Amino acid sequence: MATIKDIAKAAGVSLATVSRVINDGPKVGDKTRARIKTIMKEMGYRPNANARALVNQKSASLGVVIAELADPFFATLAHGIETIARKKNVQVLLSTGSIEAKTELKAIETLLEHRCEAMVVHSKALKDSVLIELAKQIPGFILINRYIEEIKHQCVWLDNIAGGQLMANHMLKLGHKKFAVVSSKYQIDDPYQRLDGIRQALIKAGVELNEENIEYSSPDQEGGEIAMQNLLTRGADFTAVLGYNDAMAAGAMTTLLDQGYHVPDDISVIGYDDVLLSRYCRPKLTTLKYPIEMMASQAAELALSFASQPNLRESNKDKTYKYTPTIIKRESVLKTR
Amino acid sequence: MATIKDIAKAAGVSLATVSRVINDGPKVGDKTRARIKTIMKEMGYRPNANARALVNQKSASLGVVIAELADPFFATLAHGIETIARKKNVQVLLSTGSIEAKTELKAIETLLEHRCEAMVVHSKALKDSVLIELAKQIPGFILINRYIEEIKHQCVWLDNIAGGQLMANHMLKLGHKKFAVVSSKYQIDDPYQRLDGIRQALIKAGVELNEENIEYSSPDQEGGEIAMQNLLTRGADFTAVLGYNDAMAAGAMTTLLDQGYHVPDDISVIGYDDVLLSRYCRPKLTTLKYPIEMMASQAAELALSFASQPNLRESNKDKTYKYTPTIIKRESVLKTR
DNA sequence: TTGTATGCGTTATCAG
DNA sequence: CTGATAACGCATACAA
Repeated sequence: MATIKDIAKAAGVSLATVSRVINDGPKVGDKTRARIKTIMKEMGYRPNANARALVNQKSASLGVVIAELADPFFATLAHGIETIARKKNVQVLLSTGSIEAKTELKAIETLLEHRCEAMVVHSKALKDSVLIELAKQIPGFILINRYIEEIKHQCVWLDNIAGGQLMANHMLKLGHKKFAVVSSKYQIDDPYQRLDGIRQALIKAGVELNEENIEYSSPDQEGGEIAMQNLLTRGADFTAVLGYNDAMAAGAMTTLLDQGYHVPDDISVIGYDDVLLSRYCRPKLTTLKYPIEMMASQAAELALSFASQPNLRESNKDKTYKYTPTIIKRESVLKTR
Repeated sequence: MATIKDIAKAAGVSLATVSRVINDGPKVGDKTRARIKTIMKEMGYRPNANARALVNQKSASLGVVIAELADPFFATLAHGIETIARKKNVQVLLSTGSIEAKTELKAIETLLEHRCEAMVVHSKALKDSVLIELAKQIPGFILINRYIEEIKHQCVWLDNIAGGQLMANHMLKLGHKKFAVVSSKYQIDDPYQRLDGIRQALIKAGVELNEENIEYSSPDQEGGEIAMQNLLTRGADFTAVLGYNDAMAAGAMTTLLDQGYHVPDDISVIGYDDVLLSRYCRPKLTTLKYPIEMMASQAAELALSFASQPNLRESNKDKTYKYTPTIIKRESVLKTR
């Protein structure tokens, strides 16, 4: 592959001159510039990003760490980031962490080896202390979907407690008094916080939430189905089902439907996230909108600008980037009769 | 960030020695090796991937070009690639092409600037000639979901004609004689080929497919809804609906249900792809399995091995990597009464 | 306006 | 077993 040197030789000029026209530097004669440009075209010259990164000490790239590309939620997240990256002309380096401390760390380290100084990472398994350390070292480090007080100015996150309250209150407002929760079995913050929010709202309303009416399972459709089967088998009594996410809610709904219940007439079901599936399933799922794409885009922009202007980050030390979910009313929730 | 030089200084040895322990090179004393290793740990040394790529003339990365991360189909594709990349310890560089010639080319060129010699690209908009040129230049260039005779040994693709035949034949076997097709309006090969397969099967069975019963729309749920609305408005007569993909089929189904038709009792609907949604929607969609994740994984492996052993590619010049879809029977298709 | 020289972090080829 | 040293492709301070 042609290098800057080859171009220089072909054009009968020095490396420096070629480098200048590549970078649109000043101080180059118009004729020389034009001539060199055509030669570059002819020879199919492509700047070597690695060499550039090496000499510039920065990489024009944006790292992304997410759990799993196959999960629609993360795909949307990645998409939000990718959109910004393309606009800013930076390459995205993608790594997956699969919600395991070891893998998440490895993913970040790989990114670090590529010297990408801007990255948005979704980490659930890594400890606060590790993340704080990383965040301090890496100028454009942005944590998405997690809040850590010490580095809150590098966190773009959703208020899950508010979310839990919101979904419970929505049901309460419609007259529901008997609740079941289909939660995630993973020991990470999100399910705790959402459950917390739910509990707070119910307590405030004076409604009891029997621990037996909370089922923990894998946060996917199958997990939702199983959880609902368990609830039903146990003879749990409820008219409102709160799902940890849309997949679980949809799964729970499937089981209910299969068992002859009517949704929403007999039982109302609400999801969380508002991924595509909530619009596809029948009845269409009432859910909470998790503005993940918007959040991801903001995270990407923050990462990029903090990386290029570290002082900008310091001057915003007391800021944080909090989002709140909103209710999307569709067909799976109804007033109690 | 600490460099190899810093380590050398701290350890009181030369660069060469440090480099050797980093690469597990031979000829280093055990004590020296151990000492250097601890020093590297202490100083938090991380090899600079850019410098490495520069001197090695290769990049330990895998480029991916797809249309849109937000599309579940592409997310699954990307996931298949990512799985292999992680196993082989290479970084994935992701770029999107959004089915536009210009953008697709730009995406590939960016990858090229990063000197990644292995890449799997999904291109629909670029011309054969351009792709052929690229494929010849780049050792590990693999084209996914597209077949080009001249570079067939670098193509991993699905037989869409066979797919079209398959879906039509499935309906025929169940007694259907009145067909409607909900196709994509994009001027790319896939819809043509699928339609071709459908036509071939119907002709062979002596069943007529009225051109008025083919509707072209955007290949998503909304497009499916609109297409079906048009069909219905026009008073088209059919008992079997063949969708371009699952999203369109689901959309068509939604409209049918909304209009009071029963699926599959009145009308049968079949999709294509077997993405998540086909299992979530109600009734569950009968569809064709597009083994995209498997294909993507194979593509990634091919790309990586061709990149590291170019001769291997040459010795397989007459091979190609063709896949055939299979029917996944679920709930949206029934025998005609 | 153009050219020369140096260094970015690493690997590899030599000597020692 | 270990150490100099020359690349790799590029940008830039400094000369001319």
